[in-house]
Amino acid sequence: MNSLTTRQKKALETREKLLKTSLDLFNKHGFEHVSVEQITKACKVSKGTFYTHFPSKYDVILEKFEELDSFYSTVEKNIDQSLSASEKILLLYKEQMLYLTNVVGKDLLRTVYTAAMTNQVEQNHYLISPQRKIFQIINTYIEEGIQQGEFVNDLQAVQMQQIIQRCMRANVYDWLIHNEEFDLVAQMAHFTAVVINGLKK
Amino acid sequence: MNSLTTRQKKALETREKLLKTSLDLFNKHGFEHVSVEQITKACKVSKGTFYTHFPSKYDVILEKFEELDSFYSTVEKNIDQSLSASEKILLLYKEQMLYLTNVVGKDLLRTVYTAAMTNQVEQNHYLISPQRKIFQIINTYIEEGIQQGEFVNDLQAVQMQQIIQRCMRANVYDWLIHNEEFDLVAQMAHFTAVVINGLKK
DNA sequence: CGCGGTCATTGACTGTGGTCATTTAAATCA
DNA sequence: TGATTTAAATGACCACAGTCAATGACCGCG
Repeated sequence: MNSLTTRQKKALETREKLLKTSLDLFNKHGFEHVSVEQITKACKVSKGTFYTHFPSKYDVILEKFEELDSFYSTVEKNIDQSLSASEKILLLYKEQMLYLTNVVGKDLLRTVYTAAMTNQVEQNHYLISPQRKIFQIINTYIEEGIQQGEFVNDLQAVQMQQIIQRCMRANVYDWLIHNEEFDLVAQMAHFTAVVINGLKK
Repeated sequence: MNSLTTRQKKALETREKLLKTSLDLFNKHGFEHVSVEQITKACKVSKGTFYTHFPSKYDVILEKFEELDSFYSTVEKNIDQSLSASEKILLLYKEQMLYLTNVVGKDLLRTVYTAAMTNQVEQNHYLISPQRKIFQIINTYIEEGIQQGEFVNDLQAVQMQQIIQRCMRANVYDWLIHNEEFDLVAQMAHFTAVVINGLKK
């Protein structure tokens, strides 16, 4: 059953404590205003320990984002299968934007969007990783739409997927650089509708 | 004529030297690999001096971007006025992407795109400033297109402008987070064509 | 001319992310 | 059980962006 040694269990405990404390503090004071030392002091470990568990301060946040996937799975199940591909995409994006706005928040997202640009080569990062559940869902919708003749057929599915995904980042990024007075849910719906319209026959 | 005092002239000289040296060093070693101390040492001034002339290391770069405007003006003049609004927009963006790829480069752009997210409130920053020449040009094209019935008319010009501008950032951002194998000029043309198509009657 | 005020300049200092040689103690082996 | 290996934990340390009180050269006014 539990094949972990005492040492590994201890280490995992430390890791979990660091993770939880980090996210709590980020939530309370904002990512930029929390130092790694604050985190480690709150956990009563040394600074170096933080870095044996996480490659950088940013990476802690990625952990948080993985839980998004379970959220997307739930959303997908609640989408009426009889809708057209376009409608499904719009609905999924709408739910995602609501989640980003209300649960995740600008602060954490900003961090991820920044890290994606600066965190060197590091293979394919979260933001464009094909492993992300949301992309897998979007991709099936697109293939569905192509098969049913909903979209133009002079484009490969892959290219269409790229465009639809880029669409998402476009709106999130613009949300992040606008100070307030930017309704992510509305802008996303609006923009995506135009793009999908441009992809239709 | 020259209403500057000796002191002001000296200061301006220092500023220019810092600016030129910074950009040279950024070009040679990359923004992240040049420290402010390196710059000031090369200019034989103290570190503090740098900060009397520039609010931050990032801001030096914005200076460089202002010269983009003169470039856009030139491009605009060379665009055949008889083309449709869509064609003009595509052409302008194409020229811009060529310039960004070949002259400006990922390094400086990355910095601007990062700063736009992190540099606090600071009113409206460069990336979305309506003062930017390119936006002014794009906006006239869009108004033209609307008047000539090229685009749908259920949208305000302002909203259309937002969409077309967001389109640009979308592609640049995606270029920045993809490691190579991303042709900015091609992707931009492709994506923008879809969006414009979606805006047409 | 000289004097009070201005402002470019200085560099020591702070805060922070991240590193690494060393320590500590659990795991494994003989 | 004792000796050896392994890996988690430590904290002094580094590099670097940015700050600020102090300095003194220059300005312009009387």
